[in-house]
Amino acid sequence: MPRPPSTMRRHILDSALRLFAEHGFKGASLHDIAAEAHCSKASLLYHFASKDAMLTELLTPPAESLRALSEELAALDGDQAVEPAVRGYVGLAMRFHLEIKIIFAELPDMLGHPVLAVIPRAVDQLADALAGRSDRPRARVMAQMVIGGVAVTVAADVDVEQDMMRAELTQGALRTLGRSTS
Amino acid sequence: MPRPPSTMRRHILDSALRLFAEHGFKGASLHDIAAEAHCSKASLLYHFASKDAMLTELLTPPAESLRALSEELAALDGDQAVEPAVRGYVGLAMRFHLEIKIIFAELPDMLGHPVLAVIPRAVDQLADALAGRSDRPRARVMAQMVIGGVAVTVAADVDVEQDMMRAELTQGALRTLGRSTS
DNA sequence: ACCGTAGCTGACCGATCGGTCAGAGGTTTG
DNA sequence: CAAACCTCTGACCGATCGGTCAGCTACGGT
Repeated sequence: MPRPPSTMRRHILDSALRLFAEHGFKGASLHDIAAEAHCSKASLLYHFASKDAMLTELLTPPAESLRALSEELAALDGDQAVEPAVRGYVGLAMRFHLEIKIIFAELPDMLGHPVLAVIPRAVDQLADALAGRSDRPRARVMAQMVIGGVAVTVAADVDVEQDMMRAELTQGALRTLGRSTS
Repeated sequence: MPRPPSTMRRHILDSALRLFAEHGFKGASLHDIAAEAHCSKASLLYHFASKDAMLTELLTPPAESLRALSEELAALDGDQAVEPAVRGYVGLAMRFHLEIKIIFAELPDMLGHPVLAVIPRAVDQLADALAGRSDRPRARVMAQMVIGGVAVTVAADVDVEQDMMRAELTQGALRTLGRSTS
């Protein structure tokens, strides 16, 4: 019973995202994804060149968004960058929370993945903006703490409304960085 | 050339910890661990009943410490619990940063592991203490953010001295929670 | 000198992994 | 109608996984 042509591919990708987020990239096998998508394992590899190609397609949008954000932030200096950095990062994290879950589930290996090659540099720039262009250890630890705290909180399934979550994450991050939250 | 009796077991465990922290539990094979420990794969399974038994032995101390901390915190109420919770959690995180790296590398599956069965309840109590016994969404988000931020920062290899790191993590966490850092 | 046992190993096992391939079935095109 | 094509599948493949097992070596007790 073949489905209409274009839907299956998207359907497979959705199933893969759900399973990757729940069990990690290694933890979700092609067999599992095929079962979730109600198709054969061979069908997965008809629509995608490899398991890795699925991951690449899933992680490209968040990686590109992060790269774009870090580029915008690079144009601002010092104090002006902090709040946009916080708001931008919180927004990204919430939009791509499932993709973040994948990355956290496989962090060590994942950072070697080509599609995430932009991350170290982008995160460095983000941390630089969060630290208000300061290179003191304190600022760097704080930036790391904000990046980690936001990512983990968003990846966890905390039962809080989205707007509330966004507001609290933003204010919490600014407080962590020592900025008053007017 | 057999080594003196008791050293090999500890040597294997050290190798396993290093590789698990670097590549995750699934990502590090018995073959890899054997190579790192300069012994045969069969030798690993002479000293340990299974790969899982190695993980259990590695994660038991941090799991037990977390349980003990949450028990101490349960005896304190409201405001009195916040600072001990912060200091206790930061201390644990720094002491067991490699073990935390393992858990982060495999978070989804890991939480189903028997030896980590204590974590959900202990983390709930820790979050409760961090939130000053408040059940408002804001306090819960902040607690999650602190727990995540500290864990990620410690698991990352930030090039900062240990005492500096501890002080900054503690003050940062208190700021995130909205406490003044005198 | 003999034996029992602890430490360790190479060879091997079944299971599962990601991936390949020839071809079935349906739709579109000439 | 037939040829070309897209979608999808069952059967199969080599590699790698965690784990087993018979047996080798060295040493301590008697």
